[in-house]
Amino acid sequence: MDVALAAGSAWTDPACPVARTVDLIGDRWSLLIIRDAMDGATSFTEFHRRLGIARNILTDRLRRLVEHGILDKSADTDGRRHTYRLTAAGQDLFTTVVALRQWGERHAFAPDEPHSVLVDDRGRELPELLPLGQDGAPLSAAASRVRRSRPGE
Amino acid sequence: MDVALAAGSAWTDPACPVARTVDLIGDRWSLLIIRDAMDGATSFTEFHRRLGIARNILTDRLRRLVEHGILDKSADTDGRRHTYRLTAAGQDLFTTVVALRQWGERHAFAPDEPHSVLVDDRGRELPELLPLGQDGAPLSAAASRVRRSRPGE
DNA sequence: CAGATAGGTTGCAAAACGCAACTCATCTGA
DNA sequence: TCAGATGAGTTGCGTTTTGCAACCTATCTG
Repeated sequence: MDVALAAGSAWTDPACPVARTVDLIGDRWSLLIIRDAMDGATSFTEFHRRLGIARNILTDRLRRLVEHGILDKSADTDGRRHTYRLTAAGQDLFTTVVALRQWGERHAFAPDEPHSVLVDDRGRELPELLPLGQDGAPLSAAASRVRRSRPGE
Repeated sequence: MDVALAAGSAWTDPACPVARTVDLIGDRWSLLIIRDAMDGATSFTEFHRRLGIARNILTDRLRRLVEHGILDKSADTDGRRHTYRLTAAGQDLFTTVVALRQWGERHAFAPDEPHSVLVDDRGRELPELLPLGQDGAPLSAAASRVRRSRPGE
């Protein structure tokens, strides 16, 4: 991993972890590439087939994700295939993908509209992901606040 | 809320909740607007000041977020101010914002680099958000899979 | 009533995106 | 062995989206 952005660009909000994450994966395609990588996609062609993304854009996104330590690219023994795999940091985005998925299930579908479902290895749906406080009680945005970093902290 | 995209556009992947959520808020600014709304920002000027976003883009993003039922816009008694507030669906994005924040803290900062911290109303940091299985044990991407929706399901 | 403040809109240039066609290397079957 | 087929891109070009700066309009304040 390379805790930095491309040369010539700068963080939108350097002190905020939310903003840095958005700078790294907050575009139309990166999160969907990561979603498909978690679902077993490993090759350029497979990502292209699943996403219907323009090929030059896919090339660029895969390169960026590799640069930022989210995907790892390796040449197959095969000779013509390449294999993209999630790094540990990439796999750690699972929580984020689950959060996006659960919000979408709750708010982006009509009640009767079908959608894909994330299940564990025994086919059971996942419980709802919920931020908790130190005391174990659910925590809302209203009950939390951002403590800004001071220079020299 | 209006479970639909703007007229003329279509979902990137209609059956996937992750993709629908990304279609709604997966751009450079929407999530940061939501972050600041959770941190108390309510006016056009305040969002503009905090984010340094171009004014026409901010106008567009606020309009879209209102259209999609994430923000609510109301005229202040004051007469010149408008107030933007998170709807219930908007507040429900707290989990997603926390997931993005925690990933950023773990992977987008050098060990000694300072960053802002999300704390509860007593100033204590939040525990790590972690997807669990039905049995209560932590679940990884590798131990889960996507069950696709079949037409008519 | 002359600023200041809030919340925009408009025009124009730059960057990002999308499509289709082309390249190039390896593999596969006749 | 050589004519496709496959995988992984690259290139050109037109369309969209962004970003910046200037402008506009309504309300409030001294």
